Amino acid sequence: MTPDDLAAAIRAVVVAAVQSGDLDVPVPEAVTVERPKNREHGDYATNVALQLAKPARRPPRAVAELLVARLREAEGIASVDVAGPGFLNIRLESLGRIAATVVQAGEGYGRNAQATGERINLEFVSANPTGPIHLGGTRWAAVGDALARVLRASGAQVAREYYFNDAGVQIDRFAASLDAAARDAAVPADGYAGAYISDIAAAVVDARPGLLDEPEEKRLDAFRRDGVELMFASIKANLHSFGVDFDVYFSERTLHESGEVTAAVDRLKAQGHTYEADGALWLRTTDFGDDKDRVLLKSDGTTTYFTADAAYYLDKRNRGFDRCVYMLGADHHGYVARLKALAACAGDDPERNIEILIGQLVSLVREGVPVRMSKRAGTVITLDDLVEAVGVDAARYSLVRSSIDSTIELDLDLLAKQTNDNPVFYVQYAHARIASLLRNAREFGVEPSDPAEVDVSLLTHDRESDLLRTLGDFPRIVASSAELRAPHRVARYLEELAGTYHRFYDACRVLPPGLKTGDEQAVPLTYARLLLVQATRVVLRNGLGLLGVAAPERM
RNA sequence: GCGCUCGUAGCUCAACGGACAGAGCAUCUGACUACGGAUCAGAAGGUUGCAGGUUCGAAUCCUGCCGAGCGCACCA
Repeated sequence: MTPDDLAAAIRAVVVAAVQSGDLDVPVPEAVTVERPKNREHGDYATNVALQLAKPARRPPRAVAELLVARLREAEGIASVDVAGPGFLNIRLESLGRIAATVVQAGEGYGRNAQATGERINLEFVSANPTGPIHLGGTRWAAVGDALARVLRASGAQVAREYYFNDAGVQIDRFAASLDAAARDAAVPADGYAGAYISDIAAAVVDARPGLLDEPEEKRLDAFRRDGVELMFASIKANLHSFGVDFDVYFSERTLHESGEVTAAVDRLKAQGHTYEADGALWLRTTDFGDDKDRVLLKSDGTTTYFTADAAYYLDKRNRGFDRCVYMLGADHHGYVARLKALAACAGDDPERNIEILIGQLVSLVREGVPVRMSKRAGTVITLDDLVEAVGVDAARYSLVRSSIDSTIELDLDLLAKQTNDNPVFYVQYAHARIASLLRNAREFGVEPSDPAEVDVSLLTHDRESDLLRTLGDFPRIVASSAELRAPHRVARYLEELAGTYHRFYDACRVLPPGLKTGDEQAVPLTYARLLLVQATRVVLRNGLGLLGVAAPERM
């Protein structure tokens, strides 16, 4: 019996109690089954009685007692006890079947129906093509990509989208900076500096001999066009080597060129959400919770970044997404209200159609002292810098294992020296150890057998039960991770699973010691444990896959 | 000044309103003629910033205060 089966069984018992008139409550849609931390509290526990107590207007323990007898009769359940304020602690007759279920499902184990049918546009990173991706953007790359994978595993259709601003003032500054670098002139005011600027400038000039003899306007034009292209190609390449590829790279410029920006303004105007003041056209976002209205058309008639945002949102919705998720850094939290207002102006439900995830920033520490990231001081850390220091796996993992609500402090010296303290290696080591064990088994002539024919009832050791229960948790971990937009839960789960496996491995010999010399033969327990080990490998691999981290055969 | 977010072990961080707040690192004590010791067993470490409130139950929800980060453009 798997946890899902158990939850269904418990719900059936509640339904029966309601139908027989013993319990006067609305039937709950779903029943939560949790795994108690304390093993004395059984294999699984449920708090339904506590939750039903209020609507039933009876003490929680009385409700619990009412359910116990029925539940004890359910198939596969060994015992049920009422504990504490009214928890039902449940022991199952055999957990072993979980191992077979996992191995049979293979790559599909962990898939669930939590977000079935949802069409989600997930926008993240979206850094402007005026420089390399910094630490902050790197965090969203790791988290956003993992979230996309987790949502897909939960049945959603997800488009990973990168919106880049290739029009406007900062692109002009970028072009001017390239031009200055190419002519060995000083960095212009509000310009960009750094080795990458000289590199790109040189590349543009190389491709266009004689460019520097052209008038300024022509030079800037070339730097604008070619420079952005080169910069963006470099960003894409960095992300790709980081294991992150977007389904859509959306250019702001195309919104202007296609007339969508104008159309969006007209639409908002026609809907009566706008007004004119001081020669500018304003959107009344305060009607929908924003703290001030926003300018759509400046008094000189040009648009703002926000105008493009309005058009962009409509474009996403026109492409058929029923939910637009934005991942923004905490320095952009001021956008939440105005973006929600945009959705409301479009006639959408700001609670359902648009979702804005605000993630805290990554800060740097060197020898315990905060380091202010500054271009001038040369302390800007890029995606590439981080990968170079610790590798893709450790970088992605350390960025994805924390809740986005937490600021992450990365100690550069620690990263450079003691990379082994990264929990990713603990998880990967468990996987490599399993791979090694399975290699040994094969070498000694023991092939894993058909899961359906293994006697899983032999898996009765405490460490085996712990491992089975943990394996059984995975689908619900993936589901809750998707529902809560919290991929770090997968990482934390994998750490727990790796620990549980290591403890199992320490306590339970899988291959008989004399197998190598031929003094001993594989017995039924050998095959049962091999199946358990295989199942663990499946979950470790699937879980690491959700995080975009490798599951190595050897380390 | 206003707003958003966050204060949890020495450090970095967990904990969909549930049982005794947990891991890793660091510290201390043990386990290697090894199915991979990048492991395991154990010890120590907490008034969950402070004070109230809500309820069967609060790190979690509400209010106030203290502290930190980040925002508050006809910039992007």
